[in-house]
Amino acid sequence: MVHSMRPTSMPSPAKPTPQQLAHLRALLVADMPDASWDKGAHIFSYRTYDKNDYLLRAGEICTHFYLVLKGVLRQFYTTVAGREFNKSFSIENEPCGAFHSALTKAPSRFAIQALEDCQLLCFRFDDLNILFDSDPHWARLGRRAAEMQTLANEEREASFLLDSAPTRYQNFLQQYPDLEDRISHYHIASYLGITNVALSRIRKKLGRSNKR
Amino acid sequence: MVHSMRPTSMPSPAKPTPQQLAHLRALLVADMPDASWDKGAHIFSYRTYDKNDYLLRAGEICTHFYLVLKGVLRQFYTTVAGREFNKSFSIENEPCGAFHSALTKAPSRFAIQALEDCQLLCFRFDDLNILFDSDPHWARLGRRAAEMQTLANEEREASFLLDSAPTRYQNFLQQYPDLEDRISHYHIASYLGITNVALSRIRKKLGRSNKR
DNA sequence: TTCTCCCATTAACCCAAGTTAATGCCCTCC
DNA sequence: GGAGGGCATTAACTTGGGTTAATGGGAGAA
Repeated sequence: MVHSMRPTSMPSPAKPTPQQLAHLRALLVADMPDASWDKGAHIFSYRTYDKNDYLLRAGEICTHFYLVLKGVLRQFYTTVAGREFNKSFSIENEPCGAFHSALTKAPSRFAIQALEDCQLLCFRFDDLNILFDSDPHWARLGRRAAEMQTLANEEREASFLLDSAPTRYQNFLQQYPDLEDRISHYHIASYLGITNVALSRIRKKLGRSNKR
Repeated sequence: MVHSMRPTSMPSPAKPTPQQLAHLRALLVADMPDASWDKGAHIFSYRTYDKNDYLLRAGEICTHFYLVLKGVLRQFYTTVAGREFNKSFSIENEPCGAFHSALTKAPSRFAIQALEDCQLLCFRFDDLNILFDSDPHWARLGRRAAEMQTLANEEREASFLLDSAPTRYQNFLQQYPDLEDRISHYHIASYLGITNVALSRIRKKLGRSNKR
């Protein structure tokens, strides 16, 4: 859990390959004109992080956003008592960052950590904002991203209100079909808002035990 | 709970008074130039709703947004089993609407209902979008509103993950100091994700019973 | 006034999940 | 091969909240 106090950022900034950029573009928007795309493509860099590395610690202000090319990350809160609660995961082709912290320049309430060795596309949030202000195609992309974020937050909020722990677990399995085999189960339990013991009991009832 | 099948919208659209508009402007932005403000002021209308009226039913597409001048509203989900879960409340000077539904033109998963007789400022979401596209001051206001929405969602999500039911209740009391005396307690319980019985037990432990 | 409805409280019982702790598997590193 | 650490499982016990139902107070209507 501790893994020493490595600095939050540092390893391996590099120019992304053309393949990586093409992948990014296909992901983001099918319909962006070349002229608009070229305006923005230069702000992305390529980075790697080792398993257990921190991309952001709680209390820091988030300045960079990421797109996951390979690997898994978690965003998590830590209570005063030292318990950790996973807010969300980011897997391949998903964005990752402390949205609210970046927008308001306020300290982030949660940390971001790699759960596997990761390959990421990285960009400064300020650069992105400049892009948003300078080109309506990028502005539309930004708004769409914010909408997706809002939708995801509402889904999760509703899920806590409406669904039982076993249901939330099954929703998780649907949303991230292969993640259960890639990360420790206590991270999943923490995401569901229950203990690893409770998760184990639920898995037993659902006949999913001993799959490891 | 039923109160007959009154149409979702209808009563009392009217021009807002100058006082109402001045109030709105002071609330929204201190620093908007007159020219920008004048561009938008005409899209607001004034409406009233009676207690228990619906502003929006689950499954409908949200086309209007509101600002509460007087009264209380709730936004709530209904499960297949018929149980209701309050997603949020809107009191004086707070906005109200199904953000995601309006943005994506998708049916709303939750309904909106007046819990007291209400006075509202009302505007069509499309008109607002035109305003956002036509003036950077209004665009900034729109983005700020979206940020507030995201922040509120994250707060609530974190609260379900991190806090116990008694803590969530106390957070509620802090956030809405007088609401406990204005609405039925089972609405509060539903907002906290517990039953009215559990809320009553919590209130007893905290010494807040028999205050009614 | 009295009746009635609404709703908060309380009790009794049940179940799901938390807590603590023991067990044992698997993996990695000597 | 052996040792140790990390982690999922399981058990035993506790606790908090759900469920059902009874009670009673307050407010409005007849």
